Amino acid sequence: MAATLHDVAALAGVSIKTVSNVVHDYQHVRASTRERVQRAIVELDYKPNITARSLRSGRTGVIGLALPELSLSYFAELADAVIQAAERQSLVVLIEQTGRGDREREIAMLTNPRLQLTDGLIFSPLGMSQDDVDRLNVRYPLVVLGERIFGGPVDHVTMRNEEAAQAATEHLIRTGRRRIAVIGAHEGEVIGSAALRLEGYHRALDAAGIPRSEELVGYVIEWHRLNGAEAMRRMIAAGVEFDAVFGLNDTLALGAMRALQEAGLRVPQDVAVIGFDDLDEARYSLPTLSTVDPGRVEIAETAVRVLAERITAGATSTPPADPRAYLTDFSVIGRESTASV
Amino acid sequence: MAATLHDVAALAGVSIKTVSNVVHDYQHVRASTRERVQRAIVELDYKPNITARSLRSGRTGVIGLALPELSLSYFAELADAVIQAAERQSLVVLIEQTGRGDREREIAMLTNPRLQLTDGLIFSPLGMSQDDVDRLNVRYPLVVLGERIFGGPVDHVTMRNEEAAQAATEHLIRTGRRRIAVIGAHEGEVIGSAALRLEGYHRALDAAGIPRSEELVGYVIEWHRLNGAEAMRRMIAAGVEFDAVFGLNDTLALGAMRALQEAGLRVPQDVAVIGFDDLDEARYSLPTLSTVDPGRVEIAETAVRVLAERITAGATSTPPADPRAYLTDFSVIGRESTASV
DNA sequence: TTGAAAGCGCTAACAT
DNA sequence: ATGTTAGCGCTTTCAA
Repeated sequence: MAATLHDVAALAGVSIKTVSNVVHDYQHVRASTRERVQRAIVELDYKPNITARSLRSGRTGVIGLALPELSLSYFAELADAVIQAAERQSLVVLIEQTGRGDREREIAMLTNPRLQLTDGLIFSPLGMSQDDVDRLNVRYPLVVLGERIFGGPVDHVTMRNEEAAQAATEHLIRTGRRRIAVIGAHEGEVIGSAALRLEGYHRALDAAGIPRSEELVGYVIEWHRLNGAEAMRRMIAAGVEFDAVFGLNDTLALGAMRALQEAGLRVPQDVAVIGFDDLDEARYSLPTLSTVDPGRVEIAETAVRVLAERITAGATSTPPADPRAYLTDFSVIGRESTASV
Repeated sequence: MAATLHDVAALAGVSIKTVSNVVHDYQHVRASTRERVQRAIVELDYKPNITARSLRSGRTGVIGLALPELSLSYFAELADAVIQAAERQSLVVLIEQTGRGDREREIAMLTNPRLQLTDGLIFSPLGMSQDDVDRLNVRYPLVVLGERIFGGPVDHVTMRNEEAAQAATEHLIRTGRRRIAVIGAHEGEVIGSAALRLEGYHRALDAAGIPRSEELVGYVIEWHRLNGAEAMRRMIAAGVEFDAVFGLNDTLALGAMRALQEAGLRVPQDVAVIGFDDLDEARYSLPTLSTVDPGRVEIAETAVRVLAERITAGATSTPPADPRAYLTDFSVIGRESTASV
C-alpha cells in the first residue's frame, strides 16, 4: 500500500496538517520540522493521492478532447498540439473519438459520464450543426472548435476558413491560372468547412473577375484521398478544362494530384494544385503540396489556454456570461505543386 | 452544485444505501421504492461522482497510453485502435507523448505522477533499450509494446517483425525480383524494429540463395518520408542496380517511391516497392503501396484486454508473477507497387 | 507554528 | 428490504 499523509505524519511525529503544509510549501513551518517531514516523505516514498485531492478540490487536472478520429491526420496533428499545450499548463488530456461526423455520438459525448473526471472539454464536432447550438449549454467548462456551430453559449476557437481559402485561390490566380477547379464541396451544404472554404474560393474568383463555373466544382461525400481522386477523375472524364485545382483540404488535394498524374497531367506544369491544412505529409508528396496553414498550433494553444482560464475562474457560471470567439492567423505556403513554370 | 446520494435519498425519503442499491441495480429493492428513487434521480439529474467512487474503489476507469507522437501516423492509428478497444471495456484513455525516441522522457514517464489517476499503462517506447529493462519494475499494471525491450517483468505485446519482414521480402522475390534494396536500416543497431526487420530481409535472401549485398542497404537516422527519399536518392546516385525496394516502414517506402519517380524509374515496372505497417495512406498513394499489416488492431485489442485483466485481478502482485508475451498475426498486402508486369 | 476535526461523495460491511 | 456507519486520503477552517 502506498504511504499516506498519516503515515508520514506518524513517522515524523507531527500532525497531517503539518505534512500537508510542507507538501504545499506553506511558509510558516519551522525549518527543523520541515526537514524532519521531508525525510519521512523520502523514506516512505510518499506521493499525494490525486484522486483524494480531486475529491476535495473538485479538480482533476485532466481535460477532455473529443474529436472525430485520430486516423484522420488533421485530428492526429491537432491532438498532438493540444497535448503539448496542455502539458505546459500541467494538464493531461483524455481523448474521446466521436467518429466521422456522427451527430448522435457527438451530442451524446457532451453528457458522457466518462467525462466526469475531466475539468473541462475541448470539443471538435463534425456532424452537429447550428440547430444543435443549445446542446452546448453544459455545466462544465467547454471550448468548441471548428465551423459547425457559431454564436454558441461557449468559447469558440476557429480558423479563418473563408479568408484562408480566398488567399489560397488568389495564390493560384497569381501564378496565372484562370480555370480553377475546386475539389471537396458538399452538395447542398451551407455550414461547415466545405461551405466556408468554397465561399472563399468564389470570392477570390469574383474579385479577380473570373466567372464562376459549376462544372469546376467537384462534389464529394467525405474528405479522404479516395474522394479527392474520384472527384478529380470524374471531372477529367467529363472533359472539363482547368489549369489549377484547389483541394478543400490536403488529403483531397493529394488524392486529386494522384488522379491528375494517372491521367498524364503534369503538376504544376499542366495543373497547379493547392491544399488546405498544412499536414505533415504535404511536405513529402511528389511534388510537394502547396497549402494553407490555418494556424493549427495556435488553435490548440488558444483552446487550452481559454479552457484553463475558465477552469481556474471556477464555477462562477457555466455557460460563461461572456462567451468569446477566437480566430487564428493563417498563411499560404507555396511549394512545388504551384511553382511557376 | 450537483446532486449527491444524500440529496436523492432525502427527496425519495430513503437512506443513501437504498439509492446506491438502485443505482447499482441491486436486486432486492421493492419495486415501489425503486421507482420512487428513480424519480428522484431524474428530478435532481443525479450523476454519481466518479472521483468519490474512485477514492473508495481505488479504480478510475482510465488507462494511460504513452507513445512517441501522434503526428507519426503509425502511432495515431495505434491510438485510435487502443481508444476503440478501451471503449469496449468501458475504459477511457489518457494519452501522453514521449517524443521521437527520447529515452530520458520515456523513463521519466514511468514514474510520472500525472499517471496517478490511471489504473494502468500501455507503454510504447522508442528510445529505451534492453539495458533499461529494470525500469519496467513498476507498482502498477503495465503492458509494453514494441521491440525495444524483451523479457521484461511485465506483459508484452508485439508483432512478428522478423517473420513479417521475411514474408515481405519473399513477396518481392516471388514476383521475380533479385536485386532487392532495403531502406531504413539503422547504423550499428542491433535491437528495435529496424534490426529485426533487416534480419528478416536477410533471411529471405538467404533462403532464396540470393547473395547479401551491403550496397543494397540504405541507412537512415529517422523513419520519415524525407529519410526514405534521401536514402533512395543516395543509392540511385551511387549507381547501385536494383529491381525492388523494401521500405522498413510505409513512410520510408513512400519517400523512396517519390525518389524513384523523380529519377524517372517506374513503379512497379522498373522497381517494385513494398512497405511495412499498412497505414491508411498506403491505400491512396500512386501507385498504391504493397505492405505488411503487422496486426495493429490485434496489438491494441490484446494490450487493452491484458491490461484490463491485470487491473481486474487486482494488486495481488505488480510486477506480475507470470509476465506473458503476445505476438500478433501479420499478413502481406499486395497492391499496385508490386504488381506483376 | 502546529494540531484537531469536519467533511468531499461514495462503497460496503454490518445491522435491523 | 432497507438503514447505519466507518472510512478512502486529502484540504481546510478553526483552535491552541
